[in-house]
Amino acid sequence: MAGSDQEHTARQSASTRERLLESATRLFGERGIEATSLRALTDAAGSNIAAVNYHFGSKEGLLRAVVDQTMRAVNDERALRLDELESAARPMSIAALVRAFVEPGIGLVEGHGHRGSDVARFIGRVMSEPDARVRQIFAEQVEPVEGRYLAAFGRALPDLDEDGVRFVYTSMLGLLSVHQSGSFTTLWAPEEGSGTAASGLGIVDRERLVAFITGGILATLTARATTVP
Amino acid sequence: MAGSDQEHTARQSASTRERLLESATRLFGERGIEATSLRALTDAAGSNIAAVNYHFGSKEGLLRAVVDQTMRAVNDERALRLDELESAARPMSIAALVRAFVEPGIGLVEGHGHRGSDVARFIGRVMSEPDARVRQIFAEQVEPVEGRYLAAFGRALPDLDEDGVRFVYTSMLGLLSVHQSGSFTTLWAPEEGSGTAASGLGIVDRERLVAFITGGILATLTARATTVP
DNA sequence: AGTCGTTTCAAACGATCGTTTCAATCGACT
DNA sequence: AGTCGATTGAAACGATCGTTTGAAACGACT
Repeated sequence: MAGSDQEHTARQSASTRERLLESATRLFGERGIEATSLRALTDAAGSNIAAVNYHFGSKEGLLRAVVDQTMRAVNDERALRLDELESAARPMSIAALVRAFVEPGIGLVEGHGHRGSDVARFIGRVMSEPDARVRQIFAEQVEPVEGRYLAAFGRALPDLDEDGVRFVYTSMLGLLSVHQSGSFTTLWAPEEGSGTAASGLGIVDRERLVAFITGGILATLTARATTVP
Repeated sequence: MAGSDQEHTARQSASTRERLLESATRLFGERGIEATSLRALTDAAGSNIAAVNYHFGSKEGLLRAVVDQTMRAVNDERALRLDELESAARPMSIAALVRAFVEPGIGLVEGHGHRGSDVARFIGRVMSEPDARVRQIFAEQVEPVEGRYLAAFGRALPDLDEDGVRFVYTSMLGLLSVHQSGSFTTLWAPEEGSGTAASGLGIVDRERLVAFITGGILATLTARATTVP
């Protein structure tokens, strides 16, 4: 195997706690949470297994800390953007609502510097995690803000029943998760091993994503009239 | 715990091999592949651990068999539908192309009877699996047909560059995966344990999904002109 | 009845997981 | 220098994983 002795890409200058958070964000996002062992994680951080228990209590505690660190800024900006929309001139535009929700998520890439794609991929991965406990940890963090957005979508889409609103909202979450985690990009770019894979979403994709979601929602309203070429 | 002694929901009349495939389809889809142990799987099938190795060689062999069994019909129908579209009057409608790809996936629910939702959830889960080997097993199965669809989308969207085509195709796959696996439905319906959770996608959702994807693709073409309310 | 190939079962194997323990090390303060 | 709390390190714990083994049970055929 072409393996180097020390794989810890986390910068040595940071504290052990910070290096553990960085490595956890990257490896949880790349390999999945359950598939990432604490040993591989602490090796990447240049640390020891016991450090996880000392700083975070357990693997779940570390996961909670990563979710908290990565989602706090997104949640706050989403709440702020919704505040602005709700205090502005009615009625609320679907496009503006989608943009207010999506852009803080995509904005992670720029917000965290070179770690941005790691953070985005981590969040995308957590959202599609099968394990119920993992998803509940995530849900506890985002539920207040997401509940507000779900209600806002319901008000902005009065012609849609409750199932319809949940459908478009789920679709938005799913598209965000897929493009953030870069899950399917490996299908046509099977370059494995290279640590810098998937440099994150660019400006072009951000505009494309907002346009796709908005167009999809609007098309859902008119339902069966989508047989246009 | 309110656990019954025998949990094997797989019908006892079927052969061991078939019961293993049924339980694997259900549990892999519900809990994820790596999170499903062979012991939990064989318990649900009312069988023994060694039976997996006897009939399928290994856990990966069982996974390959499940992927093959569940995807064969979908692949064949997708290829057939694309044949029909390509031999019909040009140009190819985006809506028709989306429908030809999506409906065989959704059609799994009806195709497999009461196991339909299990099959759909399994496929949706495999598509979003972090493990590279799992995704490659899936990719090997669907690559020929998906390659044809990717090329067809490129021809049907001549104004979109290669990245744009991959973007909309990835979006379609992601939406299909999310709605098939029912990943996010547990966010607003945290009813756990009940085995019959998520009864699958209905007709309404199928039409909504086709409309959403088609509308999203068309909106991506016009790009920045999506500031309509 | 007896034989053979197929299938199932209980038990054990080595590996790896998350967690715990306890001594060694470090930095600040008297 | 010496003391104490904070942090790190190496080693071991029990549990669980996928896999393997060898014998028992089964059905079909002579």
